[in-house]
Amino acid sequence: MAQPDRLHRLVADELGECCDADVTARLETLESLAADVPDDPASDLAALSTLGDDTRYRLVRLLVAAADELCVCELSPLVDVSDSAISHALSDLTDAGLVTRRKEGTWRYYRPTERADRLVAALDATRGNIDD
Amino acid sequence: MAQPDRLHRLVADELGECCDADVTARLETLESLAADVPDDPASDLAALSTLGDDTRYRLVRLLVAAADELCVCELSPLVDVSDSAISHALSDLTDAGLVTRRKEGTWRYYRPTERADRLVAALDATRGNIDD
DNA sequence: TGATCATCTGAGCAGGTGTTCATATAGATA
DNA sequence: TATCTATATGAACACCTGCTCAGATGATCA
Repeated sequence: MAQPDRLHRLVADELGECCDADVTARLETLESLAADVPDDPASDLAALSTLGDDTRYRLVRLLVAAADELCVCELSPLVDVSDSAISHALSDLTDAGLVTRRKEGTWRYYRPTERADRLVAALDATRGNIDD
Repeated sequence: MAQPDRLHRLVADELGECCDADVTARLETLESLAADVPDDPASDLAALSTLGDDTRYRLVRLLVAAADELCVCELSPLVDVSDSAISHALSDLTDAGLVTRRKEGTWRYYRPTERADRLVAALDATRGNIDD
């Protein structure tokens, strides 16, 4: 296990004294943190970055506010991009697991998933905090 | 208030019959949804898109897992990018309101904010759902 | 004071992203 | 079948983003 000099100095600073064993122990503690990070963060990253776009965020918020499914033609007057862009956005949101789709004739109804609901709720619960 | 033909047809489909007043009413309902979308989504978008990057997501997960503040030199061995990239990432996270910084001599300790905690919790609570 | 250290910042570049336009698909209707 | 209509898809383009490298900053210590 490599022992970066910098970490050695940090441990020395914090403990007053420091031997190699202390640094090794600290490194092991740190590496156990890495084990807590999900093995496959891809779906989390997709959810976050997909929702982190203006158009897609607005679509999801509208669906959450509706507390019901909405059709593309109902969303269209509420966002300022082409229908094509809306379709792309809803498709991306579906792939990211943030909305689900139901077909009814030629209409397509979209509804937010629990994941979308919870992310929006997390944001609402912490909006405007000065810090922490 | 413009009345898109498409919306008229949707309402007609759903209600069986439909007059202009029905379409106007539906449009008003839809526009009231828009009022529920936060006026200034910028901070939400910043939080989501900032966290939706591999490096920054990993840093935040490590900080959340630590349940304590960590120093740059402790994070460094746990991510595969240069110290400069880590510094950029932590700076972006700070700007996005996802971590806070404390100075101690030349060391900088970082800690996740409640917003970061809640977003991570929302993801953890909904990981692996097949749908909705 | 000058050297060293931890961290930050800015420039520059490769690769990724969101939009529109044109077109495809597929259900409904005549 | 021919033709709408609602939505989806692909290409192309302008714009944005994350990385590394080089150098700056500011604290600590000889």
